[in-house]
Amino acid sequence: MIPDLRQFALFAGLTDDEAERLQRAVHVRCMPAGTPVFGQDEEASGFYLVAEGAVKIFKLNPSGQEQVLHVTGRGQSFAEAAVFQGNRFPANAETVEDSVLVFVERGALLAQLRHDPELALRMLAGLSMKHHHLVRLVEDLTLRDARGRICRYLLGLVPPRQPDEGPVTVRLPVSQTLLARLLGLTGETLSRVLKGLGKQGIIEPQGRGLLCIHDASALREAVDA
Amino acid sequence: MIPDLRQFALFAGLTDDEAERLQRAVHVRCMPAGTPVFGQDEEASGFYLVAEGAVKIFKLNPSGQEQVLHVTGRGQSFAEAAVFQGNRFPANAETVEDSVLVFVERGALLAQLRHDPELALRMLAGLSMKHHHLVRLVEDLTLRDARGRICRYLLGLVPPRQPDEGPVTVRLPVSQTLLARLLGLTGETLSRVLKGLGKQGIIEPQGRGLLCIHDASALREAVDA
DNA sequence: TCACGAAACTGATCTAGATCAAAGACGCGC
DNA sequence: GCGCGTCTTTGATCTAGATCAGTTTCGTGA
Repeated sequence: MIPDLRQFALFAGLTDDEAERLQRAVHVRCMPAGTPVFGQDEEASGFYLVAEGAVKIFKLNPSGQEQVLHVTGRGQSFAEAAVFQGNRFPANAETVEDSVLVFVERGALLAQLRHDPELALRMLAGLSMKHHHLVRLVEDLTLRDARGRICRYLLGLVPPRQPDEGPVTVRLPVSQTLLARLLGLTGETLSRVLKGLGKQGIIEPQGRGLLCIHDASALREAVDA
Repeated sequence: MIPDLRQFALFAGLTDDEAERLQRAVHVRCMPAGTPVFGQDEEASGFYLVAEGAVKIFKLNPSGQEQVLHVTGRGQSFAEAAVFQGNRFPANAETVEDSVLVFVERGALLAQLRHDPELALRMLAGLSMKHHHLVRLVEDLTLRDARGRICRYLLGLVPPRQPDEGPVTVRLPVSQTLLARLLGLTGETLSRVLKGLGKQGIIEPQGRGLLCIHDASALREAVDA
């Protein structure tokens, strides 16, 4: 019932022996949408892999306002940083879909890392990606207005195709409220901006979380306005 | 003239041989305050160590507004993330003091990492710290008002002493304008808030970048208000 | 099929902090 | 010591987006 660790890119390179050893330091947690995984400042004794579903990582302030830092999907990991530095989680985590999570104990991970430099390099790459993601988030939050952030997010949904043009239909992978929190906005503002983009013919809602992007180049302009 | 790499915590554990080999993949750059080190989107073929001075890492938007992400001081590294992911710098870097920087080539670093898991673990720890720093920055920017951010920053300057109390005099390690940019504020706002804190007797300016913190616990309250 | 609760939308108002403008203070080189 | 440029301070105004309040839409389960 424990999913093979090698199904995760991070651990794909493990030998049978290694996989088996690590497998023993692993717990599987099945949790419905909306379940807290851990809270800020809790003791961190390992990190998580998402086998199924999705998890949001977020901060709260005393008045209950929320800022989402990441939404981690299937095949990805979260809270690795807590393994290597400090031993408390710096943020909260909660499932946003019904999920299956794999918890990997710190000790076993460190043991494996100590004789598997390639794994270490993969972890460094993963952490660097998250770092980069956060840099972009800070950039968005301070140097771009609501419209710019939203347009950039939408652009990120367009699959990497030929240079430009041609309408694409994309699915918003998260609810609008969650997306707003991810972009440091309120749901109201997101709704208004989306409507504005629609009025300009840049995008067109298609119902049920789908929308058609008519003019990707207009989005691109709006991003670096 | 090339500083011994082992003076940096990151490389402290190197053997003579390893240090010597790595030493050959290193360039030293001496640069006066205000010199650009690299620009966003430039090709990244390695990372930097600060032997002397300080460097700010920052983002600009098209209208020239700046957000500082880190200020890296002596003994620390920057732009490591670019070594492991993508190969462009995701931000700009510029000295803020007269500085001596050591550039380490990616290839040599990767070679060393492949047979030195302890180094890899140190890099993972370093990257995790930066990650944590960015999480806190995002938290500040979206979940705290100007006063809260400033108070938290000031608290960070107080040396970790006995539980509480007793006035401390601290030195602002950067100019007020730079500090404002680091906290996502304007210089004007920073000035006004500082004045307000002074009026409440919480802090007291001592001239030339010095200030006395009279009431650390009041700062703490303001932080999680 | 209907009813309910959660999302999404809309409009009216409010506000923290930015922006603009100008005056002081400080440090530095001559 | 003097003059100049850079940083800091102060005041007046402006605005993007939050907040509040209400309505509409939609998906789900009975």
